Amino acid sequence: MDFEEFLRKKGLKVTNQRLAIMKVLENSGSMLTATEIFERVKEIFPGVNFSTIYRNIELMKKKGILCTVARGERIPSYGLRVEEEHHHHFVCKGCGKSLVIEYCPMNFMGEEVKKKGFLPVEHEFVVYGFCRDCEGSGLKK
Amino acid sequence: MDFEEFLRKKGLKVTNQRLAIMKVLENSGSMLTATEIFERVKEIFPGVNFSTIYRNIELMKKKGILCTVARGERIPSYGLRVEEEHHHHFVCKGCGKSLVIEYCPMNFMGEEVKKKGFLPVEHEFVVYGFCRDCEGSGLKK
DNA sequence: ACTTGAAATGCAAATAATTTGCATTTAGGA
DNA sequence: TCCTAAATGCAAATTATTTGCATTTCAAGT
Repeated sequence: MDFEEFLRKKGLKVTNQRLAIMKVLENSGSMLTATEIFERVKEIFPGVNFSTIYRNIELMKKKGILCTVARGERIPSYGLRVEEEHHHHFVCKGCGKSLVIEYCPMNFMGEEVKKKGFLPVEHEFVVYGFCRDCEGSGLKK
Repeated sequence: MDFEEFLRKKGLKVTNQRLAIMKVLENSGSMLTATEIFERVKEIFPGVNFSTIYRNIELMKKKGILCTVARGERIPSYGLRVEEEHHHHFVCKGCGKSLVIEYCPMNFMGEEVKKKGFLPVEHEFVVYGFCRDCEGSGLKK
């Protein structure tokens, strides 16, 4: 993907720090915490400051460039939003990699939504488990 | 619900602090952050310490007494697990109340799970929006 | 009721995560 | 090239979370 063009299209200035964040997330293929992103960005761009990371994570999330996964884990993780379309994630507890889930539960909930009188605005669906590579190996705890 | 009996059944000692946590969550009907829980527990049990709250949240989560909701919000919120059965939540962006969702997407994902070779262990599904009471009122931003 | 060990708590202090104000720099349009 | 809003770095303030240890309390078995 052409990150520069992508940023411009979203109305964000192209900076090395932003490119580094996206590169880090792309290479990782996993969801990373803010701290993990910071550490890896520092390797390719030593001068970065943590506040830049935080500010950009928020911004890029708002622009739909990043997606979030959080949970009992307390600290949320972020990933590059690879697909244009709405989607959800498998997250591997072994290697941390995430796969796209195409199934979206909201498409099948009309009835219950109506019954409860609830107006859905956004939703989150994440499945944690083990990917093909990790399932066999001793990675399960 | 009889909290005392409930704690015993889970193999946890009955303490005022724990009862207070459960009472607070029951009265609220919403998902609360650790800090919110702490503040409200302090009102009915002034002596509590924050570390007691944290330790109990972890423990009660592990025992299935509490459920978690998290997200871009960074800080997770906890709620009393009212239903015995597995379930998910609607969370109202207006008043914070949460309703039980009966629909569970995992029941309908067999095919995609198989195709991707993923072994699901746990999952999270949360729908954010507005409940019947908040939908009309000016609470939407 | 009394004893006892394990579990739970409070306290204080350490650590980690997140946010903010402000001065400076920089991207990108005019 | 010039200019302005946006982005950054820095440092310091907040806020959240964890931990070790001494003390207290629960509840099981007398």
